[in-house]
Amino acid sequence: MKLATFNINGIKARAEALPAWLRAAEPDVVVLQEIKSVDEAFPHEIFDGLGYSIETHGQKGFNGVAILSKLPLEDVTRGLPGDDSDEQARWIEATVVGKVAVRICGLYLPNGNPAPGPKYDYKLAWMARMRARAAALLASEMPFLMAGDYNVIPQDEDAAKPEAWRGDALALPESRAAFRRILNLGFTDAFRARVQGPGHYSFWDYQAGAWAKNNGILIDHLLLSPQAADLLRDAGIDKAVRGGDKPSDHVPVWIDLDA
DNA sequence: ATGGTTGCCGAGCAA
Repeated sequence: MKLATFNINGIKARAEALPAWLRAAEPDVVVLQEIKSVDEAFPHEIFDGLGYSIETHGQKGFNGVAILSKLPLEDVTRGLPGDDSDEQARWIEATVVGKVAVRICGLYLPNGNPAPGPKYDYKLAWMARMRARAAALLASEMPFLMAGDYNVIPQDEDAAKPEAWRGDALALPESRAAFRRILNLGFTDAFRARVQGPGHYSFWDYQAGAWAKNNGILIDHLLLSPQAADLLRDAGIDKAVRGGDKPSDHVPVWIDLDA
């Protein structure tokens, strides 16, 4: 089972680039972030003939997540548990039934800038809620994974210019610690289990020629439960997508699971 | 470099 995460930065703006990538990469399951659309306006027709069933959790204007799957999706849930007053669409879950059943969590973690401030407080509170949800799923012992835009640069080598991110919500020590607290429950960072060292990025800003200068950061991650990590065969980043026509500022990060 | 660019939607926010 090939599974990918892709922050597309607007589903309508990616009506050509996203299907083109799906045809080339042929993932079985994709979690999307920043669809920036309400569910009723999601353009299902751009996926016609590609064989995906689609589950969305959108909102007007920004945020929004979705799951595409060539395999049956079961038990879809929307929203991150732990705060009924949270109206931001950043979390979706579904069970994908292949050789084995795998629970998929697609997430768009809050950016948190400017820090300090209320947006940073929301980010850290959201990460605490995510840790609680992760712990609850671990207790089930079902293979599962949490994939998406974490808006966290886990370590300095995950940025081309770490000094430029020193005071940013994506790299602050509290953000990194919160990410590690989740990881340390027993997850495997799938990409880093397969590929080590600097120079591997999933995001290049539209501004200041970041892509041309390869001034990127690695913020899109797939965390695998112990039972899912046992199934990991390969992982990679589709970097070339960033150089295509009308690209997102993120590229897909993918894994191959024996599932 | 307190700039720069893109996407939402049709002004200004979010990233």
